[in-house]
Amino acid sequence: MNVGEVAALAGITVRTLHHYDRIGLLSPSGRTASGYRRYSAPDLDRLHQVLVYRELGFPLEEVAALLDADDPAEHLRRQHRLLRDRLERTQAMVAAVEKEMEARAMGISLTPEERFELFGDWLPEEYEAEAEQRWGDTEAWEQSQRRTRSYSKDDWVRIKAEGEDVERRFAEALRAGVPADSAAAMDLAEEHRQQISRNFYDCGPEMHAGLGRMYVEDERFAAHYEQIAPGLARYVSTAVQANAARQAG
Amino acid sequence: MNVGEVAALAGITVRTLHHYDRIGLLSPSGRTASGYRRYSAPDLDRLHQVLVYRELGFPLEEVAALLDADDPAEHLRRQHRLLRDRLERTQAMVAAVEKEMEARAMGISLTPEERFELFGDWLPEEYEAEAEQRWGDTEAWEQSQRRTRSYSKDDWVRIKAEGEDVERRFAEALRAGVPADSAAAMDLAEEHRQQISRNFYDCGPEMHAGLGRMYVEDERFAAHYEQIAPGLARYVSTAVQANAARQAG
DNA sequence: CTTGACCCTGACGCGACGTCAGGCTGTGCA
DNA sequence: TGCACAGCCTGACGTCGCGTCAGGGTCAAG
Repeated sequence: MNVGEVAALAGITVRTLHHYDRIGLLSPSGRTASGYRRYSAPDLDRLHQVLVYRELGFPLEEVAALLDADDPAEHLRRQHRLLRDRLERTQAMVAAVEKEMEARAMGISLTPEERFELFGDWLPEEYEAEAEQRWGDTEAWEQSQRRTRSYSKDDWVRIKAEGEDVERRFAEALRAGVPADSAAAMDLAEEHRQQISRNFYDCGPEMHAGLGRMYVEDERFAAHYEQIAPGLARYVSTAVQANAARQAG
Repeated sequence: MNVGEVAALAGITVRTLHHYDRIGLLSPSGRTASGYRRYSAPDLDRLHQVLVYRELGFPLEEVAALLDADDPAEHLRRQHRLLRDRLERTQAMVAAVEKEMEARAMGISLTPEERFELFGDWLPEEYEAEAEQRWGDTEAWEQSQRRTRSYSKDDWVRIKAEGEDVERRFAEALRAGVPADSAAAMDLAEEHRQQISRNFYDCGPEMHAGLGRMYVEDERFAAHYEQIAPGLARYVSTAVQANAARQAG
């Protein structure tokens, strides 16, 4: 195969193949009399490995070293491991974004530490308390609120009232002994979900279930509900997850 | 906060912050009398957005444009969408690596098209047939086999015999009417899994279940089993997945 | 035998920093 | 009070992984 064909097949540019040839990462196994690069099946094989490692963020020099040192089975194992790591990290980032969405929707402020948790390899706690004190105060938070909203004041009042209404009815149901997995509680949960979708972001049942889990696992969110009524965090969480299961089923 | 503190918190270098300041992507909201950069809470907020977009592969200039144009809710929605895309892609890559592992273990050759499927935005079929003809021949494959193995010839013979033994016993069980989700069939599946783990790569129950699904979904693997006995692909697939469920439960 | 698509080799440019160099600042402690 | 030493500053040059011409040969179709 010629450069152009290989490039099209692999979704890269001809220039990239030239580059890989120049730096000795992937030299085609043959040339025509007129100097055209000719790529063989093993060359494509190697290119494939290169692209996987590249996507995983390895510098090309290191890729060359790896490919020249280890056997194919080892590459597959390593790539598998690295990809699973990446999967985990991406899942964590998705979860973090969803948490942030929910925090905004509920008017809870996350600390910088919480936000940066995914980046940088975790810091000593010494720092934590100090920064919490410095940045966790309400002034910065209120300012941030003002800055971040595009809703008008009236919208905002209405949205808050809607949210508190559902929370109140959740609390009533809890007090009245209505089971959290009853149809009535699930209906409330569904209303909660649609409210979020309307006012903040598109929240499908699956994502809603994730939020439900967070309501008990994350102390900030738990505190928000516990403050309204003891046991409400778990109650809402159960109702939301039961509703999600109902939607799925 | 000073540069060093922010850098430590966010898991980046001081130089990176200098760079972001220089290009106007993130300028600290204040300076001390002596010229030290001082970062405020909103600055950290912006930095966080920058890092997420950066991780998602956006050029910094575009990040600046996005951050100056849209409101926070829009960023969260966009980031959520992009992260979910990335999740899907990573899952596809994991699946591809597992498929490749299994192909090697079973002695099946994947075409370059299959391997590059994840890269480059899918090609016209015109190409497909031609390349298949060029690269799908057994000569290149055998050569690749010789190149890629680090096992000795004797090892290789033994491993192949082991594999064929289990396949034969699967076929016998099928012929004898042993249900695919019976304990006996699951035991065979478990033996199969351990064989793969010993001889090729570490194959946990979850991964094994994935392979099981592939045995019927991918025509190449299906053909391998159907050639031994009709209905064997589905039979093995079911047994493998039942065994994985048993292990998990 | 020409036209147009494809290939070649330099060579320079660029984005996102890394890495000094040379000098000022802030603080713990002797 | 002085000073050692960590931390901050601003250039300025280097690096990696290509993108993007420029200038010129190649090849299949008509």
